[in-house]
Amino acid sequence: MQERTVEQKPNARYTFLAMTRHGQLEDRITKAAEKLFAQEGFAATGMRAIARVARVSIGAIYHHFKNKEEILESIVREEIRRRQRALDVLRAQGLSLQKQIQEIIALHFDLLCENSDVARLFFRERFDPSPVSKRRVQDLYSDVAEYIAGIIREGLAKGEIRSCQPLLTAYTILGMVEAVSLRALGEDETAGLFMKEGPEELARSIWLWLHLGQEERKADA
Amino acid sequence: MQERTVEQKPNARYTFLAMTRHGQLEDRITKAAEKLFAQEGFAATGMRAIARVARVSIGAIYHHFKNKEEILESIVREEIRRRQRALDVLRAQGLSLQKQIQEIIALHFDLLCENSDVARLFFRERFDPSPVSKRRVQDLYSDVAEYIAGIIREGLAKGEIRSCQPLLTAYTILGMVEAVSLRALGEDETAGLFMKEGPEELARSIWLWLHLGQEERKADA
Amino acid sequence: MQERTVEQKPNARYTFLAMTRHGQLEDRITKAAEKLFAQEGFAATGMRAIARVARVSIGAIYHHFKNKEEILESIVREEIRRRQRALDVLRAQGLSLQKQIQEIIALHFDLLCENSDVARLFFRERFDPSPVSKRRVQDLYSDVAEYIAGIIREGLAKGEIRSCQPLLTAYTILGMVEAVSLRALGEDETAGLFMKEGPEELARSIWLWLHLGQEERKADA
Amino acid sequence: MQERTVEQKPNARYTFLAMTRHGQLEDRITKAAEKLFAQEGFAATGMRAIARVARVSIGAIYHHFKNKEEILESIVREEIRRRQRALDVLRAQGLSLQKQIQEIIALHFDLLCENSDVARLFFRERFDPSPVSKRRVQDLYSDVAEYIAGIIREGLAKGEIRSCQPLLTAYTILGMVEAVSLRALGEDETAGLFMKEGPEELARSIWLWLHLGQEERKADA
DNA sequence: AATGAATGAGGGTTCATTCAT
DNA sequence: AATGAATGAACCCTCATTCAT
Repeated sequence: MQERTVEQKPNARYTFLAMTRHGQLEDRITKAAEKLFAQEGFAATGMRAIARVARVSIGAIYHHFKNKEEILESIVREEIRRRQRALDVLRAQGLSLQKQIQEIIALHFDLLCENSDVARLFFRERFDPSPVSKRRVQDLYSDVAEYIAGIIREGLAKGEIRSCQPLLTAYTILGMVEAVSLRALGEDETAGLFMKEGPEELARSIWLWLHLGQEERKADA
Repeated sequence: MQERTVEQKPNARYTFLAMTRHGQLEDRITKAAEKLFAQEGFAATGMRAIARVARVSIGAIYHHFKNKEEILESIVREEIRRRQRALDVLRAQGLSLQKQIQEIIALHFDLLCENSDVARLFFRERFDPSPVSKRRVQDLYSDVAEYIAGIIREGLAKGEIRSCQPLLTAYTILGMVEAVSLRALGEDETAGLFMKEGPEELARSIWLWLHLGQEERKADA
Repeated sequence: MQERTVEQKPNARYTFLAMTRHGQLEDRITKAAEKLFAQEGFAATGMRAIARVARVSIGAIYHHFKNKEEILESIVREEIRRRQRALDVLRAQGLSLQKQIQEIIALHFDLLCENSDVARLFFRERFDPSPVSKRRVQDLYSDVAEYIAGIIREGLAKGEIRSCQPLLTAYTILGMVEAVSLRALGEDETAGLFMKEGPEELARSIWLWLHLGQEERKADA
Repeated sequence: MQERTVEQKPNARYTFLAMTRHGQLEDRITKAAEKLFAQEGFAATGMRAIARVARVSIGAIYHHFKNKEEILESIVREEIRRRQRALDVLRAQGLSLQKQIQEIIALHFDLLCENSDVARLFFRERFDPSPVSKRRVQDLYSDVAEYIAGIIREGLAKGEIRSCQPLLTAYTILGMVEAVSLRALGEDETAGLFMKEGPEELARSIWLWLHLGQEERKADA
């Protein structure tokens, strides 16, 4: 299950381990909440709405979750676990720096496609004031940023990457990926284009950016 | 604050035209709402809270605004007007492509510093479901993206910019800027660093990226 | 209003100062709550029921009271004020010990007749676990007991009352009065009898008890 | 604890016959409910709380009792049976009137000490609205009152007791005993004093009261 | 223009109770 | 006999909004 082959197919390569939740009812509730939280927002989503969408009684929800916040927390916890695991797998593969960047982007788009509700939820949770999950999501974000910064530092040491502020650059890269993928979540023509060409174009131009700057620097010197 | 000179100072150059609102009371309400919407979210902010923060009676709010949504709409409308105006000013200046990119980034950071409440509100509104303003904010975002894409297209035509998908690249640039500025809104050391060095570093490396890629391409060919 | 004449009429002599509450709506709510708390108990009384009985919207209740407990607290506070005031009046009159005992009993029955709901509520609050008012009511009860104990001590000093433990005897007297008045709250024949003859019979026999024991003691010696 | 001798010791003489309930589990439930009903009140006690305290599943409770009310009813029924039995024993002993009064008081205090939860529950049930048990408890109370009234009537016939309204006087006596024992349930110094000296002091002074009044009456005539 | 009392629908949550296992 | 997941009515309370003043 862990071993993965880096093939040509651009998407759907990081969708392993869907992590079945503990009960089917619990799963229905979580799925419904994901959808509604993503669509309407946490505060604007009512328990009754979750119950209706999940085709479950309100009481049943409270049988499985302490309160509304715990549903969100559960969703976030699970998704973060999945993402961290995917990152760990990626880290363990010993790919080249360029390949790693490429894979991080691919991973991002895969997760987006696989469960766009949670992906949108994560976009929002970074700015939302939900006391529970905001921190967790931001921490995950920091983690990914640190991972990328690490790659950049390694590239700097190896002379593969132009001089830059690693962490700031890492956030910059994350921003690029998110902006494109967020736009790709839309439903118009542009969104489709971004979803199809985004990963490759991003990978190419980001590496260009990191790598080529260095060439020029050399030339400058 | 009103008088402005386009000098070297990287920030605080696009803060002209704070646009006095119609009444003092109306202004108090709007400011309170900005703060609360940014902090707590639209759905989680109550009219009572707005009234309390604005030191105004609930009745007074309804005297000036039809309902809660209209307050948000008013805030968004006003802010969009300001931003569009700033863009128009920028467009009209006939700057070089590199300078235009640089100025767009500076504008973004200026707006952030001047009124971080509204800036945060805008971050969120792009994902939030408030039926009224979401569209408007997304349209503004598209506008800015199109503007940047226009610059890129011009650069492609002039041979100043390497080959790329203009709109996708525009979104990429917007994403970079947002990611860094969003991180700069934090309150730790890194945030301070990003706020100080972000605009310049971004402008420099984005231009490097757009421009130098082309050099290499030439070399490739 | 304060000056009172101790006439023959057995009841309704301590009903002065009904203490109009601040608003008529507030009053309706309080009256309804008194009735329901007395009939059904605090925990078993719903806000909807109070609203229905008071012919008031639920929102209106919360406009005047922070929560259900505050309604109870308000009722208890007001009633305790009335009772303390009545006690003060009684204390200030400089009556003979026998007369004071008699008047305390009369007062008790008057309050019972005037607003039996609150009276029943008070019976219950002494044992109920409502955190708010239980203490207050018990304190009032202690106050009355202390007052009676004071009378007894004075009687002991003057040699008008037989030797006894003053505070224990005071509680005993209170218990006698309450037991009879509680029974008088029923709706059968016995209740009517108790209501009519209770005050006098109690006053007579209590005094007999306090006073005559002393005679015998003398005889014993 | 089971073996009992009618000795001098003022307390703990009526604690025979704890009446083992039908099942161990049923017993645990009942004990838990007694405690919680006494502490929190019937309405405020949830089935979950009972199940938790009794270390029993909710289902198990419903296996043994039809519903929450039936638990209360069972507790009340059992306790009333015990008290009635104790009264029967007392009645059957052919004691002197004075001794009977003394024993009734002792019985009251014994029951209080043995199971103060149920005792407090009984205090409350007289005012509480639980449709089932309120009536039963009041009936028991009436029974005891009637028993005492019977003693008084007998005393009147024998000329041992002064002229009085028998039933009203019986309630008066019950009230005295309850007031003192209720106060003895507290946890302060006074409570300890009342618990220790209450029964004797009450028995002595009540008899004094009933008996000596008569002497004086004779003197009056 | 400005107030804040009043409304009642709807918020999250707990409840006693049922029932398949 | 015993479990605890599931139900949905009802709980207390807050909400955006109205309207008489």
